[in-house]
Order: sequence, then structure tokens, then C-alpha cells
Amino acid sequence: MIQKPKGTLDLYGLEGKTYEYVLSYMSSFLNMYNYNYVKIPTFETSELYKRGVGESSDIVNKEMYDFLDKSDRSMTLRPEFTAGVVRMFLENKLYSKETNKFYYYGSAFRYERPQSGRYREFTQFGVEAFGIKNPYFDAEVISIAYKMLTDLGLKDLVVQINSLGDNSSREAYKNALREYFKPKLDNLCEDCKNRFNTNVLRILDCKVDKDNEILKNAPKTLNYLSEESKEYFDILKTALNVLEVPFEENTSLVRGLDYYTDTVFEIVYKDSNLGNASVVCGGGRYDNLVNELGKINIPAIGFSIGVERLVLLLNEANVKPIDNKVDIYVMNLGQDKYAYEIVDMLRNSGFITETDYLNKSMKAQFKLVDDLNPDYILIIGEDEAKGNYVTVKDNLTKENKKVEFDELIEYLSMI
RNA sequence: GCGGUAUUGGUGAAGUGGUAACACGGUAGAUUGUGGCUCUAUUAUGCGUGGGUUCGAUUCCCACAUACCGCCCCA
Repeated sequence: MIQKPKGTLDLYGLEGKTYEYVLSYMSSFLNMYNYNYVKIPTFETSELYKRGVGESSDIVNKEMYDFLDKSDRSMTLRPEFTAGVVRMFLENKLYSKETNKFYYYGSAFRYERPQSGRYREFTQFGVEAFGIKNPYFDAEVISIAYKMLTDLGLKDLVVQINSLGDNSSREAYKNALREYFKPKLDNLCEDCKNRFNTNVLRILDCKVDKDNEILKNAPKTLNYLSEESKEYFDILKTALNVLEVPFEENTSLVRGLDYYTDTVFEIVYKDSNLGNASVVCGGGRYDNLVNELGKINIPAIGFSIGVERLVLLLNEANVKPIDNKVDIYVMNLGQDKYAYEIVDMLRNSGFITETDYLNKSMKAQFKLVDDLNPDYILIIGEDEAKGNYVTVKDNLTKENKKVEFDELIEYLSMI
């Protein structure tokens, strides 16, 4: 047997249905906020992600699905969407409009060790908004993510926020951390010693050392924010209160991608057994990325939701998508011509219709009816075909009624 | 990339160095045009894949694959 590649996922049955439901639900939700759907390539030149996501991030360092194409160009399967959306935004000169609000969904790829809620090919649904820098807007973006997830049926979501500050405050903070940690390195775990060189911020996130006094007493981001960033963060918190989004400040929330500035946030599902996979949404502001890739100063903010994780969490929370129940079952008892004509007619009139294609016995077909639980069963046998009528059985009252072929649609529409 | 656990039919699973319980589901019949209950029959020449040990392996050994857990990291 050929098995699916490591870290990929088959979705079918209830989970497949939930997956589809979740995507269409979130799409229509975003349309309400006047966000527009964008589609970008599944792979891009590797250079884009190296510059966009950042060479110091693990995503670029060890998780990229890159390959040489037949002309020896280095390509990478998208590990996330933001860099690609920014590229699209620049390449098509969409900045001629002052503001742009986009949403997207599709597969992303990271070469990781898989676990539940963590795959090598996974689906992201997210938004990116360009041209607006306003804490009230940041709050709205966070509230969109929060509301969508809540509306879908997840309770006990926690929104965690933090501010990384603008470039200068971020650098000042990093330097402060380096100075603070340098004499204490021997007391930190091995990973943290590496992080000291690659990305000091991440030391704050360490799980091994999380109870370590050294971390608890480390300098806090907020003390290194510029006046401007500090005020921005304060207004953001006010705005979140106005929009009734419950949140927690988490000063060790730093995010793993290099491009974030000022506002960062994550949405976590508390009741989950999924451990790290309970982070269902993450995002933040990235005011320097457009300039980094296109030499134009345009502020931007976005977030991304892990759709497979969302499906898992909805499953855990026992949330079921709305089911398209079958309206009518056509019981064909050896009268193919007449029966299939009626099936087609019903579907053309908008009834969700099912029938038997295997010439099963009446008893077997009634068994199928039990699973489908339609509102009505149309019985079509020899008598009906000859007499040009059908027997309509009400599946609730079990009553039968003869209805002429010509009056069938009208009759079914009435009841 | 590192460490650990697991892998038996459509599903949940029991089991043993000598040839795969049980339950659910599926199919057919009892019941030739009215079901959902009940009863009966049937449903893996095969126990992740490939090697090895053995008279004989699903059971022991090795490798690989995949899943899950922890780390790393992230959605």
C-alpha cells in the first residue's frame, strides 16, 4: 500500500464537511467587513521568503520546502502567505489605492516533525490590510479573528497581545536583553544559549526555563517602547475594550517571524488537549515589510488561522456544521426511465434528492432511508409508472398519498 | 533535527511460535409493494512494508514507513 507522505492529511466525512463549512463561513464573514479575496501562487522564488519572513526565523532556516526547478531556479513552496501577499500587492501596484483589505486561504508547507494539529501541508486562512495605521483598526482586525472563531462555536478563547514597538524600540530592547542575559547564560538551557545568538527575544518564550527567576526578572518590552509605541499600545487596549474583545497582556509573546512591529497577538483555545496546537490564530502589525520588499513605506497588519487546528478544536468542542439534509428519497423499484426523470425534475426544482442506483430491493432501500432521514419518500413501482402518478410517503406520519405526475412539484412545494 | 510509544478487517478491538475471539457496520434471506425490531447466513489465505531466525512467524530479531507524545518551532 502506498501511504500518504509524512505530515499530510486526508479529510473526509464529518471533518471534511467541517473544513468546507469553516472556509465558506469565514469567507462570507470577511466580505461583511469589505475584505476582498486574493489568490497567490503556491510557490515563489526562494528569495522572497528569505527576505520576507527573515533569515533568522526557523521557518526559513530549517523548514522551507525549497527545490530547484528545471531551469535551476530556486523555488519555495509557500511557508506562509504574508510575504506572497505583499509581493502581489507591490507587483500589481495596488498601492495606487490608499487602503487595501485582503483575505486568502490555501495550503502552506513547512518541513517539520508532524504531530496532531501540526502538518507539513496545512491550510491557512488569513487577512492582510495595507495602508492603515490606527490602533482602533488593529483592534478591529483582532476582533474579526476573535468573532469568527467565537461565532463558529469555540468558547473559552483567550486573546493574548503584546507590543514589540517600532524598529528603534525593538533594537533597544534586544540590546537590553543581551546585556541582561549575557552574564547569566550558564544558568539557561542549551536551546536558550543558542537563542541568545540567533534571536534573543525567543528566550522569553522558553518552556524549559519558564519558571526560571532569570526569565521572570528579565527586562520587559513595555519599558523599552518609544513614547509613540507605548501610546499606540495603550489606545489599542482601550479599543479592544470598546469592541468587547477579552484579552490578556503577555509580555513574553514575541512571535517567530522577523517582520512584526508594534502589535502582535495570538488566540489560544484554553480547554484543548492539543498542547501547542491550541494556538489557532496568530498575527500582528508589520510596518516595515512592504518597505523591505518594495522600498515604499506602507503600514500593514494581518493574521492567520490554522484551519486544520480549527477543525480539530471544533471537533473537540463538539461543534457540528449545518448539515444539508436530504429532502426527498426516490425509491426506484425497477422503473428506471420514469424514476430518473422524476429525480432530475426534483433536483431542477431545488429539492435535495437522493435515489438508488444499484437496483436494490425495497427493504434495502428503506434501510438507506433510515440513514438519510428525508422528509418524503417517493415510491415508484410498476403501478405508478403505468398510471403516471407517484406515491408520496410522509416520512414523519408514514402516510401515503397518490399524486399525479403533472402536479408533483406543485404538491411538494406546498407541503 | 533529537528522544519516546504505537501499527491486527470498513470501524472499535482480543490474541498466540503452529496457522486470527468478540462487538458494531456491510451484504443476502426469513418478509415476491412498504422499512427502522428480531432471527439466520455471510463478511481478514491475512495481522504497516521489506528482510532475517525457525520445520513453521501476525507473534522473536533488524531495517524502513507512517501515526501519536515530548523537545525545537509554529497555524
